[in-house]
Amino acid sequence: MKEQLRRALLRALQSAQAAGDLPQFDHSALEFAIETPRSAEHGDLAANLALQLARPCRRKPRDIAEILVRHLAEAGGILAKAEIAGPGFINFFLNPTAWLAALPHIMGEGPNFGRSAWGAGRRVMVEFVSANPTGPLHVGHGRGAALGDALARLLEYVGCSVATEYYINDAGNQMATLGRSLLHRAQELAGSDQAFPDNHYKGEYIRELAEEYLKTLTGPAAPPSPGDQAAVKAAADWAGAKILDGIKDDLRVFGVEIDNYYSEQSLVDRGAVRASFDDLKARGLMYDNEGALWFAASRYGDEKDRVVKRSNGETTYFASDIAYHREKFERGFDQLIDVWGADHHGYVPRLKAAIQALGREPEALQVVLVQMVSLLRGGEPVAMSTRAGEFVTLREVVDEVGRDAARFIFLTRRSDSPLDFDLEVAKQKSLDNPVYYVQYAHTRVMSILRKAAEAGVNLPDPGQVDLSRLGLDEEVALARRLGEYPEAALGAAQALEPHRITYYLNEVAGAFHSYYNAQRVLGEDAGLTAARLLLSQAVGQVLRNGLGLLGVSAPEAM
RNA sequence: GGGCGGUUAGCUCAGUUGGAUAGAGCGUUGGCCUCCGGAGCCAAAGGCCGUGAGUUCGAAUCUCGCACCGCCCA
Repeated sequence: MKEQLRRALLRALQSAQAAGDLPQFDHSALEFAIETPRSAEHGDLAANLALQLARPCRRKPRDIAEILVRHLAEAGGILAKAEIAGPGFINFFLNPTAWLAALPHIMGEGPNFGRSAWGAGRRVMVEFVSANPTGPLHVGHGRGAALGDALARLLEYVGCSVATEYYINDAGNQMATLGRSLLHRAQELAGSDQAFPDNHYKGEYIRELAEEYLKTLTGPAAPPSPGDQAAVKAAADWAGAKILDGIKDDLRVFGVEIDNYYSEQSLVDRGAVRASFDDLKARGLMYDNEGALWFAASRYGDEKDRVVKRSNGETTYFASDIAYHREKFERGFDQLIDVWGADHHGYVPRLKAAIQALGREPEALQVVLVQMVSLLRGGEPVAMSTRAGEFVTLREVVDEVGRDAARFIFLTRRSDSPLDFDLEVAKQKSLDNPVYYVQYAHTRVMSILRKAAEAGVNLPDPGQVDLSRLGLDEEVALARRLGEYPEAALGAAQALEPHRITYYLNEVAGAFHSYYNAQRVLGEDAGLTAARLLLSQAVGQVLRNGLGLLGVSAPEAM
């Protein structure tokens, strides 16, 4: 719709110039907007073209607008009238059928309505969660998981080729700490009264794992000492694998399927870290200082250079990250998206520096930061302390409130805004709970369709419906809103902001609830019933498609 | 001390990439079931968009200063 008007306006501009009404100028850089005005008095759509032309034409915006409107040809019969208003806006009033035409189109496209080819040819990697396998996922990870998964779905929807990945930090110190924590607990269980070290993992899950681990051990000296390096390694490997299995299971229950789990250790073993060092050395971006190896990150906008290999020979996490992201590019991805906790934001400049050092544009890596989740119950904070190992796991939350509610609520805010997650609200079956509001609208549609079937009313053939029967303002407005869905999906994908879909769906649901309360769909008049059934079906279709983007179900009945 | 994010209705938050009279939910007040699911709807009240300047036809939106809040780094 907007595109049609845009083309019509550009033709009018050319025609005005050809007729000498407006001066010639280079309008290759011309940018103007066609938008929906806030107030209905200002028409269905409005263009600011004349305002933009004021400078190059050196004429008053209103005069230009008048000339443009005079040269405006009929744009395919959709235009009822065009007016000039305010400082020089051109307001377009469209024939209602222009909006209603969206309805048969939506039903024709079905599940594909809203898809686009914007991202065709782009290979995108979305990396998310990537929690260390030292404990179960907590609520904060859940938010990252919901976001990353929705982003992947969105990007695929708009034509990108998308892969998802979970990076496992299994090569560093935390794994050794995990191994020692496990062995300490194992020794306690075997009767030792040695104090548990303060900086180790204290969670109850470690104790449970230790119990299980003891059963796997055979031999006279079990359980081994936390001072035994080989034993620590073995314990860490065992516990890490166990915990990772648990994480995968948590994600599966949450409805998140990740294409690939990528091990940091495998990266090291394969020599990828060394290869990335060689690459950077060849570019003259590495140097030795005080026994350590440094990457010259400050040359690419980071505030200082960074150590990649310590004087004791250990490579840093950053070194692994450089190698990992380098590999992502080598595997053919040209757009990398990382979902991180906001507490890591200080890390962004150095990784972007690394990307550039490897010869990529800084924009080839986009980092989406996710703010904290505060868990509440009935308005009261739920105590959580990662340090003491006491936190509410994602699994517990999903078990209590359900997958749909958890996912939807995680996506009701922009990701860089902190989120209050109230367990009681998430369980409520009312308007307080946004997911029910949207799902309930879908259920109502389904209920109407069931009712129609019971009454022996056949669903209409979308192409045969007389759209002019939908004469109410609210019907046109609803159809119009539905027609905006592809634009909403594309905008959300481009901005990497799935919460826009949440808001959009809320608006559609609200418009439908309102309509439903005021008008009857099923009635005596067969033509009117058919038209309203089509409208209802289209609402259902759009709600299904949109909820699908969020990974939330669209139930037939609740 | 440097950096990042934030500041919009009593509360929680949107604001379509700079458009015309700033929106939604909760809460408050008052209405709506003979009716396709009331898990819903309608209406009212509620605002110096933190603050001071700048950019321009036009700023909640972009730039700079300042004030608070949160986080990261030293």
